[in-house]
This record gives sequence, structure tokens and C-alpha cells, in this order.
Amino acid sequence: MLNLKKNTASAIAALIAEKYPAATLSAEEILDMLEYPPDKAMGDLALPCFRLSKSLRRSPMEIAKTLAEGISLPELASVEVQGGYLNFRVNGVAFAGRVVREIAEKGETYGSPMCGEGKTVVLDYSSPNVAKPFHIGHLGTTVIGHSLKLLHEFAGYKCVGINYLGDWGTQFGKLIVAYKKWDDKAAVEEKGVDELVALYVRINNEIKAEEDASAAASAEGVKSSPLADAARAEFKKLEEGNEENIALWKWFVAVSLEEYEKTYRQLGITFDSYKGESFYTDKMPAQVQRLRDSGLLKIDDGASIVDLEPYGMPPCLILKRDGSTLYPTRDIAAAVYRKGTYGFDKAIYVTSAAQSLHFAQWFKVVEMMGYDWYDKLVHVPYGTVSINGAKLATRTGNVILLKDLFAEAISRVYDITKEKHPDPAECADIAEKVGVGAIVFYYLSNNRMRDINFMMEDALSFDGNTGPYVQYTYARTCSVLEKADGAVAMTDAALGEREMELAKALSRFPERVEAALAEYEPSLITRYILDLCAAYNGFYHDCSILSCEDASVKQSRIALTAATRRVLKTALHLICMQSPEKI
RNA sequence: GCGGCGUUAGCUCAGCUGGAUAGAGUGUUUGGCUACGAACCAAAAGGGCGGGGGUUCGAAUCCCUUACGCCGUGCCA
Repeated sequence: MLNLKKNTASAIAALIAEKYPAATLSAEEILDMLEYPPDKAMGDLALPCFRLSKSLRRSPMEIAKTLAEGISLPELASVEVQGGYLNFRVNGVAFAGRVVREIAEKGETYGSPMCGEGKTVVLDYSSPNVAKPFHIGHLGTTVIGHSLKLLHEFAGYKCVGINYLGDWGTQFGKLIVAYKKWDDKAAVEEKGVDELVALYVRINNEIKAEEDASAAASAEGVKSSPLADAARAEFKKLEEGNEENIALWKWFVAVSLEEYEKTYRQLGITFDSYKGESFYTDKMPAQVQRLRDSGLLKIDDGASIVDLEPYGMPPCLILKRDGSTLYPTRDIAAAVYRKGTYGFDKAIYVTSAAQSLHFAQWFKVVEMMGYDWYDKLVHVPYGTVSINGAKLATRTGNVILLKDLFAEAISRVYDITKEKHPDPAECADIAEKVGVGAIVFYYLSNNRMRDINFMMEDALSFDGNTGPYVQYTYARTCSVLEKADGAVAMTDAALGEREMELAKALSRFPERVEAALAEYEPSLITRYILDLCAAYNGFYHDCSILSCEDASVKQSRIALTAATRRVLKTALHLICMQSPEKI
């Protein structure tokens, strides 16, 4: 459709130049004005002439009429004037033939904008906090981030996926205290991260109890907690390189990661780097020094800040009153390191929209520090998740662990699948791909900025606009093609409305990929997949394919099916979904 | 207080840089498997886009204002 738009636009631009020599309208401007009519009865492409009437000094109707008489393009079957609109109808057979041929020729690269050749992009996403539950709050950054990585790879970028693990901080002091006090190696080895989470929750509760008790006992209401003091001491030892604590810390990280990996494996996600927060501790002083040398650092109320008043933002905190570093400090150090290591052309950070100010602040600080790549930093925010309208909260138990969510989805799919496929191993394989796919599809259906109210019933539903529906459609194309044989090229047989709708849907893939990349919006691909599936299923329902008696028509229909399968597979991949041939 | 984001059918959401009677899914009612997979297709009912102004030939889309909700706003990350 994009090529068609471009050709039509340049033809119209040429025509305008001829008919209205005084006007200067480029083909690009015309391209911008071209749109798809709301109703296919009107045509396949339309040019509203209202805006033209100003520069051409003629009524829209008159312009439309003049243009309609002058235009002729092999791709266009007819041109019609309706109101102030110029409506084009494409030459169906030629158009569909070209689309299907292009898909067959380009194969898995069909739809790629190829704009990333020779460029590198690093993507920072998922980034769970070690020894804390990996729950649906992490689903957004994980699947949006990975989808963006796949989209960039598709466009030819060299991508570096970074899992910036939250593997440092005072929580490790608490964990070490709790472990030494209450736990043993066997329990952690057996229960993994769940045991660590339990320890963490327990010590936090006890610290709170101690604080409350001390506040009640003291006349001034001063809070104190021996456990909290012990935790601080253990973390200090960890920072100073105490061997026992280092070993424990490494172990906790490994245990947590092992479990996260299971979930990543189900999602088909791999990272190129797991350098977490701990990695950057020794890289911060140099940046702090640079800030100080350039006179950007100001002491305010004891803390070291960068004033962002001129930019309408609150100050960016670099060092606490006690001299220790903060979140922005580490992010700046990490960005500098990554620029040096990967030489990125773009660095994408996928985090909750709640962190928007934080990113705007340290991006600005990077600019003020004189790093000329400050404009390569991109924050991709997304809305927050709630469950049945309630905020996520580990304390009240209002969380859904990703592993539990996936297990539930897989089990539900398994129950349906086993009726269709006798082989248990095959069923298990399908159930995992469809179950996990259902969750991913559900999550990536909405604009990323919209807050999601996670509803189990919807996420695990199999009918309508769901993951199982699109995978079902894919399996359907596979099933047809498995039974078909012979050539799969379009013939010159006439095409019905269903076939044309399908061809048009296929042709729109490249422009949707471009938009998804430009807006960092995977849901555009999800929406596209639904459009394509609707077009294919309608076609499938109305047009017999394998049993079609006209050999020429049959061949075209098989070719359309093959093209659909190809595009669906590519599109599903871009939103982190598998495409099993049977479900 | 200031700033960001959101507000579209009963519910969950699309609606591109303003353009032709506002679209899906779900739910409700109903029709279609002796058909290439019914995890499918199709029909009906259902909103005038939170409220109010404005710009425009034309506004769910742009501007102003107002209400409600979420988030952020200095030593957590």
C-alpha cells in the first residue's frame, strides 16, 4: 500500500504542477494528504481536496474533478469524485499480485524498513531487583523492551539487550542478616528465590516491629532497630569486600537469576548483558568528579545537586548528605560506560512512566556535562499495572508472580489442547507457547502509556481478539498449506472482495512496522496482527481454497495463504510470540 | 501548589500529523459445522467521544478552561 501511495502521490503532484503551474506542492506533501477511506465502498485510497483549495484557489470539487480527468496510473482501476474527495480504486489483480510476489521474494525480511544498517542500539529493560518477587509489574518492561529489541533487529540494527539487575543496595545487608539468623543453605537451594523473598519480608516485618516498639518506649518517639543496624553493618562489610558476604551476595544473585531465567526462557528472551547496579559502583566517582570539575555540582542542604531550575525541573540529586551515591549517579555512570563499550547510536530505557521525571533529569545532566550523545538517550515509559483495580502490593499479597501466571495459562491451554492432540509431549509444547503467548498478547494489546487493570479472565481468555485466536489463525494457514501442493504464485484470476481485503491487509505491514519503530509502540504490531487475522479468517470462511474448482483461482488463494502465513510469523515474532504450526 | 499521563459503547480497548454516517473484542439476542481446523464466520441491539468555551469549510483528534482518576515533585530505586 505504501508503494501505491507513493506512486499515486507523485502522479498527482506532477498533475498539479501541470494543471496549476502557480502552485508548488511536492509529492511528499501529497503523500501526507492521502488516506484510506473509512468505507471500502468508497474506494481504496482517497485524496481530500479541501486543503488544496486554498493554495490552488479553486473549489475542492473543481480540483477533484480536474485531477480525476487527468490522472492515469496502471495500478489504478478507477478514479471517482465524491464531494471534495478524490477516490481511487486499485487494480485488484495487479495490486494483489505485486504484494504477494514481494512477500514471496523478500521472505522473512518483508516489512523491514532496513533503516538500522550499521547502527547499534542498546536497550535497558526488565531489570528486576534480585531477591524480590518477579511479578506482573515487571511484565511491561520485559515484553515491551524485548519487542522493541526485536523490532530494531528487524530493521537491521545491531542490538544489545541489557538486564540492568537491581543487584546492589542495603537490601542485601538485610538479607544477609536474615539468612545468618534464621535460615540454612538447604532451604534456599530447595525453594530458590521464594525463600529469599520470604526472608526479606520477615526481616522487614521484624525491623518495623522493633522500630514501633522503640518509638513507643521512648519519650521522644525515636525509632531504632538493632536488626536494621546489623543490616547496615553487613552491607558495609559487603561493600568493603568481606569474603563471606561477597560469597553470600553472589549466591543470592545466582539463585534469583536462575529462576528469572526460567521465565525468560518461556518468553524466548535472552539478554546480551546482565551487568547490574553493582557493576557500576566503581564507575561513579569519575562522573562525580567531572560534574564537580565543570562546576555543575552545588551543595544544597548538605547534598550535592545539579540545579535544573533553568529547565523547569527540580534539582537532580547526585550525592546524599553522607556522600553516598543515588540512582541518577549510577544511571549516568552506566550510560557513559555503555557509550564507551558499545558506541550506541541510540540507548533505550524501558521503565514505568512514574520514572519519567528521573530520566528527563539525568538526560539533561548528561547534556550539561558536555557529552554530545545526550540526544541519543530515549526513555520509553509505560503505564502501571493494577490487579482488579487494586494497586500491586507485596505486603497485602496483591501480586501475581509471573511464574504462577504462566503456569496457570499453560494449564488452561493444556486442558483444551489435549482434546485435539493425543501426544502429551506435543500438548505440553503447544500449551506453553499458546499459554505464554496469550499473556504476552493481552499485555501488548494496549497503548503502552495506558494503565493496565490486569484481569485474569481477559488475559486467559481464548476467544475474540486474543493470543490463541491469532495463533489459531496461523495454524490454520499452516494446515491449508500442508495439504496444498504445487506453485504458490498469484495468477491473473479475478479477485473477490475478501481476497482484496486480505491483499490490502498484507500490504500494510511495512508501514505499521515503521510506525511501531517510530513510536516505540509494540501494540501497533499487535493491532496489525488482529487486522490481518480478521482479513484472513473472513477470506477463509467465504472462499474455498483447496476445494476450489477453478485451478487459477485456487492457485491465487493458496498464494494468498502462503503470504499470510509468512507475514503472520514475522509479526508474531516481533511481539515475542511463538508461531506453532499446530495448536 | 506545580508538572506529567489518562477520561471514547454495560466491560476491556482502537481511532494515524483534524476529513466522508465514531470502530473492535467481550457481554446480551440470533444464524452458520455430513465444510480446507467452529480457539472460526455472520447479523441485531448498544456510544456521539467527562463538562464548557474556542480555532476551522470540517474537531474524539488542535487551543483554553473545568471536573475526576493515576503518577511524580531532594537525600528509595
